[in-house]
Amino acid sequence: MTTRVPDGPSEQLTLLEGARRRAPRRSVAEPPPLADVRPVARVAVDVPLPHLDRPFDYSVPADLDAAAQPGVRVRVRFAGRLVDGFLLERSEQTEHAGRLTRLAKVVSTEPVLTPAIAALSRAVADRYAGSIADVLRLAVPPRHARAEAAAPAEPTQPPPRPVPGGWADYDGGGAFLDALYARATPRAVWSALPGPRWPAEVATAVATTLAAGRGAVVVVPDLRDLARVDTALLAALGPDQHVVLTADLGPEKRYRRWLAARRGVRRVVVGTRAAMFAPVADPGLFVVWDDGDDLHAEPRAPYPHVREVLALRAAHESAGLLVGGHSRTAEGAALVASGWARSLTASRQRVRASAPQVQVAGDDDELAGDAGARAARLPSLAWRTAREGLRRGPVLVQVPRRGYLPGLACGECRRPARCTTCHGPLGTAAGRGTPACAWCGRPAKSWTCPRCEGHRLRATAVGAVRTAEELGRAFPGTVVRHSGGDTVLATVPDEPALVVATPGAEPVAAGGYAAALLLDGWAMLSRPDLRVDEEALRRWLAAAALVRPSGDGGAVVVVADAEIPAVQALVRWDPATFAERELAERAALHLPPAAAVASLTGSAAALGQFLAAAQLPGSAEVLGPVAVASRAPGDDATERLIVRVPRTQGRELAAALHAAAGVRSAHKDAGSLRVQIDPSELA
DNA sequence: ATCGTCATTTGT
DNA sequence: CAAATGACGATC
Repeated sequence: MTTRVPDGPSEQLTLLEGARRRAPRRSVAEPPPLADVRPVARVAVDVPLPHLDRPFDYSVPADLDAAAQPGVRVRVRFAGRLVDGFLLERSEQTEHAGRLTRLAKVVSTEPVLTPAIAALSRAVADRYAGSIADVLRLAVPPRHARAEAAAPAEPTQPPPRPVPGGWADYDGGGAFLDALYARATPRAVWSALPGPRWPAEVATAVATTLAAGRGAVVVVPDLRDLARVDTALLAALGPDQHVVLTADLGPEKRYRRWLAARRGVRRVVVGTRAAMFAPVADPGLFVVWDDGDDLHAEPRAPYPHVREVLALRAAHESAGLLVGGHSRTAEGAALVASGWARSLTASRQRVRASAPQVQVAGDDDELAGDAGARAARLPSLAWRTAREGLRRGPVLVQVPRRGYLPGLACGECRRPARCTTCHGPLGTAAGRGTPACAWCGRPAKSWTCPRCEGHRLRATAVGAVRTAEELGRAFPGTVVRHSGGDTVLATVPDEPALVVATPGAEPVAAGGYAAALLLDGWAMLSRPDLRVDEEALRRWLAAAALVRPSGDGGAVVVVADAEIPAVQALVRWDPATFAERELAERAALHLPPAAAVASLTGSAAALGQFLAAAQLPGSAEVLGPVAVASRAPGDDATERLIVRVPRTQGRELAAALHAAAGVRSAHKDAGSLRVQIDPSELA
């Protein structure tokens, strides 16, 4: 039903007040007129309540007619108070049966919410069972008036199409670039060759897109990768073509650069997670590098992931997508398996020519004869490889981060233990009692390891982490550098030195490392996380990719059980096949990404109400609840519930959860409750 | 937070 | 039986 626009009650109130103040005059003054055409403004109000997650209509006073354009920030009276909002569209009519309140104010005439980002934000909210207000807070940075007023720079001419460069090494690489240049929508999951060349390849893909007259967005996990891509883009595109966007720029710089993209002055945006929503005009390509890095998971509601957001954008905005990394996630493999994206890998010959030689040293192999090496618990092969490498250049030593890992593993083969019923991770609540599943809560009374048939369980705590000093003593007279924690080095000089780094903090050596040792593989492989194997391989490949090719003497030793598939994938340098296998395994166990999983955290009462209101898809499995550590001390006992459905029902699950959250918030039910779809950490 | 609606209580 | 009060729910 639609009605003509009546005038709102708020100005009548004002009139009454005015009349009372002046005199008991009976004459009713005309209210200021409304806009002649499209007098209705559809507004997304900034309230996070799920049951208010829809547009609200306001009338447009004539004096705001010109300023009240789609995309501008507005202030409106909502439920008695002034709230911020975005004007989504102007309309002739309203669906609303009652009277419309007038727009209180147009904050700025800058149309910050483009139609594309508005539609994307709705899609992201739907995907993650969240409210559009939460997504808009992530997608549109806070306004900064000075940045808005600054004179806009001139748009620049795009550079000519570059030569394919390194893309010729990938099967289908040339076709991918051709499709970008033809303004088509190529989608690829790319396993990059080892070495320092990937930023240049990203830059070539971006430059090709730009030459075709379209923009691009590139998202990398951290500032060190960002610096590399920034340098490569500058080389490929020249100055003034791209902007770098990060969350830590400060409000003015951040808004200024963001506006440069929105206004079409810059066609290319590169940045960390915050850049995933960047409003590039006519985008032709979205790139995410190293999508397995957990920095790509947004920690604020509704917890969207960069890869998923960029995939949605590619589909919505008819652009290409490039999901790249040295490794490959099961999610990447799923994009390929579904036929939506193609796999970009180099030939085996190319891989062999670029990769270092990788060897495995077992946990129980003989330790080196040298006293220092024995003290550092270095297997003989690892010690010899490092000593030999130190004659020719820097040697990288990757050691897992120190930390307590409250999980359980098989006492025989040390693989993480899973629930025999729902395949969730096993643990012991508060460190005592019977081991039980962390998802469904079933006690694991008689457990049998599916891999080695063992029956014993052991806690997976990483105690003894080797220190840089300890390792240094195994190589007397060698310079030891350390990167990790508070002191992360971006680069190290091209000279013999032992470079001890934690995963993710490995510096780049300009000429490549002569060798690398990947220590304590068992610790990497026994973390109580669903994605342990994928994550271990990702970290190993990232480190090994910094080592010279085997032809130049580059050698890697990983200390781990050689029979584990992730270790074999490293030796063969074949992340694509590993990811396929991982995907198949997860499908068999009903784990992501074959399943869509939601984690619901809150008080027992809140979870109960929520579940009662939720109309879950018929295929939904509800696991738990189990008690978890409360987020704030003094909170009510916190419980967690896992709900999973086959991936094909992911949309229905998200919709059902959002609707149930709406029922709860409309009832003003007590207790907070967090809904997370496909959480990055599922332990 | 504020306003309107509707049910219930209270005063005559 | 009308006016006053209060609980509730929507919020344009």
